[in-house]
Amino acid sequence: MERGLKMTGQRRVIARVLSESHDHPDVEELYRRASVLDDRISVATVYRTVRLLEENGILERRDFGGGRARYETADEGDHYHLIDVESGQVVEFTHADHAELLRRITAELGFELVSHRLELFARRLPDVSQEQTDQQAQTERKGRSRP
Amino acid sequence: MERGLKMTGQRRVIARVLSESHDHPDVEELYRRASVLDDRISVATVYRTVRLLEENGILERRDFGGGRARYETADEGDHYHLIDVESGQVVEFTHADHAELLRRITAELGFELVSHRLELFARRLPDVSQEQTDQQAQTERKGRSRP
DNA sequence: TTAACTGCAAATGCTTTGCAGGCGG
DNA sequence: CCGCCTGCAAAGCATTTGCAGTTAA
Repeated sequence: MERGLKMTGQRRVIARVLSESHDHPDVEELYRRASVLDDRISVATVYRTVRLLEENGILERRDFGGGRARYETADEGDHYHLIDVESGQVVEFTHADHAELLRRITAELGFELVSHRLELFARRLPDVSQEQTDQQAQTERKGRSRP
Repeated sequence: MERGLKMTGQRRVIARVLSESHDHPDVEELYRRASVLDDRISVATVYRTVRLLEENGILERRDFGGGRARYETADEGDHYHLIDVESGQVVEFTHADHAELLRRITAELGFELVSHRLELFARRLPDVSQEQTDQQAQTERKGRSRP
């Protein structure tokens, strides 16, 4: 493997777990899922692997409150997260040009945007079950997410 | 004091430190500043006080990366933070109607916005020292901030 | 008086690490 | 074969908490 990294059994398993995870598991959860496939894996290895992958841009670390880091694969495209404060459920959404807006703001302050963080904490609205407003086009749901 | 709270010497000192702090100190730093005024204060008390004040909406807890929580008084008006990834310096800025934008996005997803988090991590641009663009009006610097 | 508060140190919870043995390339 | 990996348990850190002695109201 490139850069002197070894493809060990544990890493193979963790990689598989990650590619099959379309939510935002924390290390404990990844450890649980990996253990099902191979019970010779330790949490320490999960921590080490997850860190390795994050440093190489494969994974992205998130903080949705609650103290533990949560992870998602980095190749999922630009999106943000809305956390349901009641259930803890995470809803992903995209917003066209939001990053561009932030870049502009940053530039105006005399800086160059390196990265940013945006999380919405919200409460589910009583479902009015109405027709879609035309504004829905701007903010589109992404079709996945179950933490 | 209201709600059975006592105004102790320690709290008086910590309150004073907070009102005089116009940056975003972490607990360690608050402890240091308070100790100067009264060396009979323990970190535990600072932690407890800071938590108390946060629960009562007097203080706001921030996470600018780096592992420790940072605090600022809640009465400073709506603003966001840009963290200089090089120096760690925090620049505050306001952006008209950003909260409103986020509220709209949230509503479109069928939620009611409870709170949100937005942080920009950026690198200082080589100072071009040019005239102000008219866009500067939109994103205005706030006149304070030295972490 | 007495419930709230404080200092101290022990405890927590997540994450990292030192070490000695394993194992992939 | 050699250096990268792993499990285990100990160590780190920021923060919280149990306890017994204070103190504000």
